[in-house]
Amino acid sequence: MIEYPRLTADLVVLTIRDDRLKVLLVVRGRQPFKGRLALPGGFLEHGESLEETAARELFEETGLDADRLHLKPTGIYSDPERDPRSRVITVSYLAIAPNLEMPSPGDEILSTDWYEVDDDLYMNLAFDHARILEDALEQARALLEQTSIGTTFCKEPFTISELRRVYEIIMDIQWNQGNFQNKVLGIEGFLEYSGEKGSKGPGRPGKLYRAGPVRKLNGLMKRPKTAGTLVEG
Amino acid sequence: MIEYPRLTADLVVLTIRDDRLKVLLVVRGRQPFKGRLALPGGFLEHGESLEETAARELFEETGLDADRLHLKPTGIYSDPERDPRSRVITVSYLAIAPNLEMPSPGDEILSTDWYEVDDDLYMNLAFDHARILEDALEQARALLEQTSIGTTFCKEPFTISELRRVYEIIMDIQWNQGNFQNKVLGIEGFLEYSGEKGSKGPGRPGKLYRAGPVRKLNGLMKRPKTAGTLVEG
DNA sequence: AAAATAGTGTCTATAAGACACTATTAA
DNA sequence: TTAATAGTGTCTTATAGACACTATTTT
Repeated sequence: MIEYPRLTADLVVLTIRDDRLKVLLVVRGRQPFKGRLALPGGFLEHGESLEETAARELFEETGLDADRLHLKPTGIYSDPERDPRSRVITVSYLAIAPNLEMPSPGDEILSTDWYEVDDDLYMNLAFDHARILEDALEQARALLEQTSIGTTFCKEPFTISELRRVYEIIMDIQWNQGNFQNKVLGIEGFLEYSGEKGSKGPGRPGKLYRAGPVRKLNGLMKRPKTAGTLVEG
Repeated sequence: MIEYPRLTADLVVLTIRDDRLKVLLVVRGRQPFKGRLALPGGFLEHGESLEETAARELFEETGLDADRLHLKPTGIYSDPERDPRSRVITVSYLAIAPNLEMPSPGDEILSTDWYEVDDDLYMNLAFDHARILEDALEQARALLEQTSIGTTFCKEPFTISELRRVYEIIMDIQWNQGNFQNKVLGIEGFLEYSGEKGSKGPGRPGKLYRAGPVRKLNGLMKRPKTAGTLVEG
């Protein structure tokens, strides 16, 4: 009798809330790892592609609609010992969202929320989800420099300062305001002016932009070599 | 009765032979797609990780030893219809090799060889292997600019001109000889001088180098913006 | 000697980054 | 009117790339 491995899809959904990079997690309501934090995800069902599995599980476990997100496969984890029950192979998907509503827990889930990514969090994740999260974050940081993925953290339309804040938080550095502005406006097709202005605080309101058609940034938006550390707050 | 998908690992093994980018393929000896070209690969067996599957299948089908290669997972293909027999999900691995010996076909394989990558080849591949190959090639080209993967195409020790030829063939452009030399020698930890010189043709023999410890090139080695087209031959 | 490739350096155009100054809003 | 942020431009420095010249080998 051959032991067929079962397949799951897990999601690393990132967003920025309260000026911090956060990841969507659930508290498991079932064994194994009952009561522990985990990435949302679950088993492949008949006739589904794995991306469909990911979208379905996201909705079932957290109530979030994957149609608004772009799912990008980031890794596969096939260590025979990674699940204590039986052989389970998982595929991880990365998704990035603007600051969304609070998720609501589905069946078999005790709670779900956005969690700040820090060392403490890594210690508390079920299965090998710390490893999966770490790999996905590394990819997200690489994509930030190479693609226009940064704009997907912002609710459209957004100001250049909101976009700059995204880069500052994820790269953990401080960008020069004027240079950042010149830089992104100099990349043709990166941003599209919406024709409006907007303000979410004191000071002169900035022009509001949408993401342009360009996806590959070809290494523009790399972190400045002489980057200062991010000033907290 | 739930239909469990079965899992395979497929390999995209690239090399440069006869001044051309080539990929390792097999001619299938079994249905489906008997007599057709395909990527080497096969089913996961009990207790294996998928990377172990890839290494084992590579050896069984082509006689090549994966210990000398670095396998990098590049994609997952889970379309329910991708295999005409039954549900099969495959994970693709990219490996890059210096010009190796000829492979020798294993059981269930009619023949195996290195094939030049061109449009004609894509038309003749079994399953969705054209898509898998295409994705892997795109990744390999990206890795060439961002990492030191280019050196793995060269048998150590190698001259800078041999390395330049790799970049020229894969990027399909011509590099200025002097500038390329200055550039790679200027990247600390990229190349290590072996202390020797070598010649494989007329002209002054070049110094022989090995790959240095640096893996991430952080966007150095990008194609020159003003690149001329590669002169054939 | 001629042909071929390796190695080195210089010059120029471009881009990255520091920084200052002006503009426009809220308080 | 002051504080805060947006927008623009200038200057400096670093880097990319063109190109030329020297060096070392085979034929």
